[in-house]
Amino acid sequence: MNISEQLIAQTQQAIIDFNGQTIPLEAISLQETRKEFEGEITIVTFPFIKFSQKSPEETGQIIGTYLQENCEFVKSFNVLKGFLNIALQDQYWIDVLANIHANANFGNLAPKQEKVMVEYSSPNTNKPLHLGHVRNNLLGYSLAELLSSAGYEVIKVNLINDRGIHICKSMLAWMQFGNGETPESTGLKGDHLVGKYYVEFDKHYKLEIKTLINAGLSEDDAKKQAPIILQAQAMLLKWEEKDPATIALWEKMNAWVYAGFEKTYQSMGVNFDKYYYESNTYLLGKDIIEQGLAKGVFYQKADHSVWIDLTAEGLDHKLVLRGDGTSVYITQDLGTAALKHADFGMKRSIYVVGNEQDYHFKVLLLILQKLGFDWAKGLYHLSYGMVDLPSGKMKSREGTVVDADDLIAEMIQSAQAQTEALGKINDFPAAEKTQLYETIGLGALKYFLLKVDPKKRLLFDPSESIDLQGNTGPFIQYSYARIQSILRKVNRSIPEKCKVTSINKNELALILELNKFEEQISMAAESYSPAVIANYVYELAKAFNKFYHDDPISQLADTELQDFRLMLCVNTAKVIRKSFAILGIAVPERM
RNA sequence: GGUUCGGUAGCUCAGCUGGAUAGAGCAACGGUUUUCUAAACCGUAGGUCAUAGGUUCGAAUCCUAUCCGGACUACCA
Repeated sequence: MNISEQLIAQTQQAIIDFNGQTIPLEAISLQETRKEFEGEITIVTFPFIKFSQKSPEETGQIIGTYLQENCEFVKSFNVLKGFLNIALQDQYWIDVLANIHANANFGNLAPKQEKVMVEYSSPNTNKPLHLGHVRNNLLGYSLAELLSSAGYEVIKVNLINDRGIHICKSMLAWMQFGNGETPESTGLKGDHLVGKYYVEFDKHYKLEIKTLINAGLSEDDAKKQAPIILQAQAMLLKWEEKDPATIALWEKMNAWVYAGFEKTYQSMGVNFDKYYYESNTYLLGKDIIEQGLAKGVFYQKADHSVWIDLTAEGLDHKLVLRGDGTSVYITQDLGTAALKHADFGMKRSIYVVGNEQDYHFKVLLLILQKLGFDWAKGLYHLSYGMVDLPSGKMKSREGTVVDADDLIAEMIQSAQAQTEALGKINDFPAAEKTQLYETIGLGALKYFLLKVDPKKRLLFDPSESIDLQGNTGPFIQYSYARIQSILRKVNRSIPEKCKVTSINKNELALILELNKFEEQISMAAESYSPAVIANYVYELAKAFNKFYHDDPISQLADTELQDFRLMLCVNTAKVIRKSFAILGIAVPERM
């Protein structure tokens, strides 16, 4: 029985002893005591008054007195306006720390014997990654780490959209205007080179539309009849017919893009266990349509197109297969979902995809459930908000994006500028300096994007640089580096058990934070929100800095006290490192 | 129009399985270093938690309505 269960049981017993009334256990809940009051655990007594037949204050007194007499851990209590605040014995908290210290696996919850798939990134291969993709990638990677810490077996999957009209646009523009440019000849990263021609296509397309409109066509007709879009469509047909020249060009340009993506993935520190390619999966799903028709989940119109009626669910009728038998987006997604499940047999599968696709995923998940797949209820769309600029939405076609590679480079640069200005690491070897700038720059960027609730849309102002002070990645990294500095200075191991018998307020506050870690992991995993961990570790770092500021450590003469404080340091560092690993952020030994 | 997600300090956000005087960071102002890293710490100022009702001993949190903003509402992916 842990301390919470004990306190709850004894609270119930207190009133039974008092007047024979039994408070239902679920009515008794514990919460953290607010920082301005004495104590660590608070019991709200309002729900008990109908059982105790006493005022909230008196009820608190009765329970508090009982707890102090009957629970060996309770040091003292106070009652304020119906809130019973309980302070536990110092020894209890010292033992809590010792247990955390002894647990090398702290922050890794017991294995749940359950497989979860996280699909994220899922880029198109016609352009480089931008800030929106960065949010997706960091969120997906971090979610995978989080679930893994929470005890799940996680499979990270990237479904690459490597085919379709958008790739043909880049291919066509490169053929027409590229003069044989290659990444080697231009020095451009492959994905940037291909993206350049995607923009180029759009420029020409817009011009042609304008010309046609001037010639008297409607805008819609102009968009459909512009020669360059017709050429792109023709190219897509050729691709589908597996025309050798088209396939060769497609393979060449995709290879450029993959090489580019690989670099960006590496600098972001994300990775995958399995890649799926839409060029392999885009024909899937038709068998599922057949099944659905047989089951009566779908219906067919006179033109042979296949639909599903979702009006009962408050949605609309939705097309799932065209009249000519070709797929739409959702057809292949149905097929791919089944394929992924067949490959891995996971119980849960999470799609990390922006909220612009909320409707699509709602429909997809509904259809799979209606089809009766037992794994369908384990599917979840982790929908995150778009990253917008002050000028509005980012559009690759129009080149109004914050490029991922540029942004990362800028972050590293400003980390360098800031570090040099502070001048604390002038004695570092050059390689270590470079490493540190990267750690700090990326730390700032990743923390900036991950600390916000995924659901919220994010406004990014490129003219305002991301902070390096306050509630930021570098602040937490700095706290970690401070600890390492102390440990280097003291340079000795500490015993398993500490001999101190009392603790001060800062020490207690720090232990309380450390003690919350695993619960925070559970909560974060349940809500699929790395932001919970980001905000938690910030609170921890703040508590540490306060402690560090007020309480000496390395220059202490009292070795027993020093042991205890070192233990606090070591475990704070442990939890910061683990939290940041969940966020995909590195921690520096010095900064 | 419908569906859906948001609206908390000048700005960026936390708090939302109902609990005490609504918290941080940035920006502003003031202070702390012969003592372990000042990317830190402490303080001042800043709020009708969009609005109006409701439920409750108690509402930023739950319910209803309204207003504002985003996304979606394609035989595109």
